[in-house]
Amino acid sequence: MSDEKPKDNFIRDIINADLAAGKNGGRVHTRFPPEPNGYLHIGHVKSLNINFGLAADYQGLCNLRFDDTNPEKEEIEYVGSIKEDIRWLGYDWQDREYYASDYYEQLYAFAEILIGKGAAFVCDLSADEVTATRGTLTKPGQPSPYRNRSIEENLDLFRRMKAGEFSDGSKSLRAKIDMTDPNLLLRDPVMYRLRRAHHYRRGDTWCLYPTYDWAHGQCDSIEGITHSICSLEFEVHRPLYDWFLDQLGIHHPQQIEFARLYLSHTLLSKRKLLALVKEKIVDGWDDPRMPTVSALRRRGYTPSSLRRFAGLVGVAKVNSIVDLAFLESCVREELNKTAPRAMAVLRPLKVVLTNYPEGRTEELDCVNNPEDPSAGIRRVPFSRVLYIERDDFLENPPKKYFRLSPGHEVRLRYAYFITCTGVVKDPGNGEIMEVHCTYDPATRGGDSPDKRSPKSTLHWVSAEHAAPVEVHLYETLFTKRDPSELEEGEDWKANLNPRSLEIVPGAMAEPSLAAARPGDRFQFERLGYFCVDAPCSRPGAPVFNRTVTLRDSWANIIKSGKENQ
RNA sequence: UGGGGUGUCGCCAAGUGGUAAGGCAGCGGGCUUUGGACCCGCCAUUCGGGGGUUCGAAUCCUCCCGCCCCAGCCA
Repeated sequence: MSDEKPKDNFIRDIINADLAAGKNGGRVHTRFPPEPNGYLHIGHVKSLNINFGLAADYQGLCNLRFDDTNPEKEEIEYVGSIKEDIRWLGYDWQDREYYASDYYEQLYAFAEILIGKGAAFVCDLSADEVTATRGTLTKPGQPSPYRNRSIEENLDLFRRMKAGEFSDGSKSLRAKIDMTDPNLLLRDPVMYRLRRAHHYRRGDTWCLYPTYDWAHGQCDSIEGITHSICSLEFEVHRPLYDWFLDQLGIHHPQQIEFARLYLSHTLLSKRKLLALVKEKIVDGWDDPRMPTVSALRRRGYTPSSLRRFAGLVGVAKVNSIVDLAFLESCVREELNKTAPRAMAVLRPLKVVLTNYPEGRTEELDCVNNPEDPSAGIRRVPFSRVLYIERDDFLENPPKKYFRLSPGHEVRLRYAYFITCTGVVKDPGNGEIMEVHCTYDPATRGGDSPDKRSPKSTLHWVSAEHAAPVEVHLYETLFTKRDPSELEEGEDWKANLNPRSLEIVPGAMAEPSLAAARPGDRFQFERLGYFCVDAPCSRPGAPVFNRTVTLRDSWANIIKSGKENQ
């Protein structure tokens, strides 16, 4: 499945203008800069798609750079998962895998240059004191009493900071900009903090670490990035990044900010997703209910459907929440064309064909994919006792119900027409135990010589041949479209959906499904798309995750209360 | 509140002074051995609101309103 041709957007407009003006010698070089402090999620796919997409469309390059400036939150596990997810999505950074932590020496040298220019100083204020003197949105800040130390003293102190002479938090390096600037980020921001923390890549060689604000722009510059694309919240940081670059007089990438993606009925905050994992509210970063790439993969989403989604949602500067339905329509569209069909009954109801010979079995031809003739045909066993979906039988149906009910005829897909002649109930609770039907031998394969055609076709499975399988059904993780919409006093977990996972234990599938392998995708006819779960399945005992349901117009009729009109 | 952004259909989103694309959702119909898929049709006289400029404005000016971001030694 090829991706759509790119739509124009405001970022492309800027790049086109830059190219027309001959900037950067006609080069386009972007980068994807994750912090290895969590797994990638669907929001990152949008960023990936923009950065790698731009590079591809303009014959440019896109680097992968881990922005690892905070040793306390970063782990090697996350580096691995991020690389795996990017590769799986189909983006290629070739050999350009970089780490901010590899630039620590260079950044340190840059800092000394700033100190040498009198543009940075060592400050002895504590973190709390810095906060207290920063001022507020409306009131200017107070200059640090250490602001006017000599260049020599600053240099000496800074080198001793690096050498480990001072305790954590006792000193910081700050840019000397303007404590009265209405943009708080320009009020002498901290560039380095003392922190004796083990870094997952640099070990214990450093005790002072650059802040993201100090590191990011220079890292982009070092890599020769032309267009540094980031999300909206960094818009107010841009003047700071520009200031650093101008002070240093080095290559100046252009930062462009876009609105990050939000998806309805879920959360895309790494902090909160981590909390769901840590508190075991979900089974891990790849729990199929999560919005992470690894979860979506496990759930059955394809790389191309995610890329297509990312391309289709567009790029703008307005914060917005995209409907989950849109993501779902992207997978459905692809899986409809590619997923082999199969029959599985989630909640079996026994059907006995009273006029079908006992002990007889026939193999019926079933089309593997009506959208793809090359997918061919398979044979599925049929016999006297079958299972159909409990939902497909109603003793007293509403007017618009076309499925099986007493006296009515339906078609069993690729099999026969059957007519319901009676039901057997549990004498105790009145529950329907089995349905009795007669079949019409003249309709073998599902066609009738007299051209009559039932209004409904049901999927089925031969009881004797059925493979018991486990099926996992998912609903949204949160009940509200915007889970952050909270009532007074509620915390962010208030809108968690208690029914987000339903394990269906007694499902019965056509025999071939017992051999399904992890990652295999199917359309269970009339139900939806399912993918064999990798962690939960065992050979011969597949567990099927429902990726997404089929569109269901009957459900709409029920929802709108029109089933009797 | 000071500063920085931003408001076009239920949800995304084109549009850059010439008379409101497209997708998703929804609704009607056709077709159908998946109430699926597919096909056809409908779905903003109006662009946050008020003034103004203009032959002509979502696009320009102006005032007002809403929403988002910034007071981490997080990113």
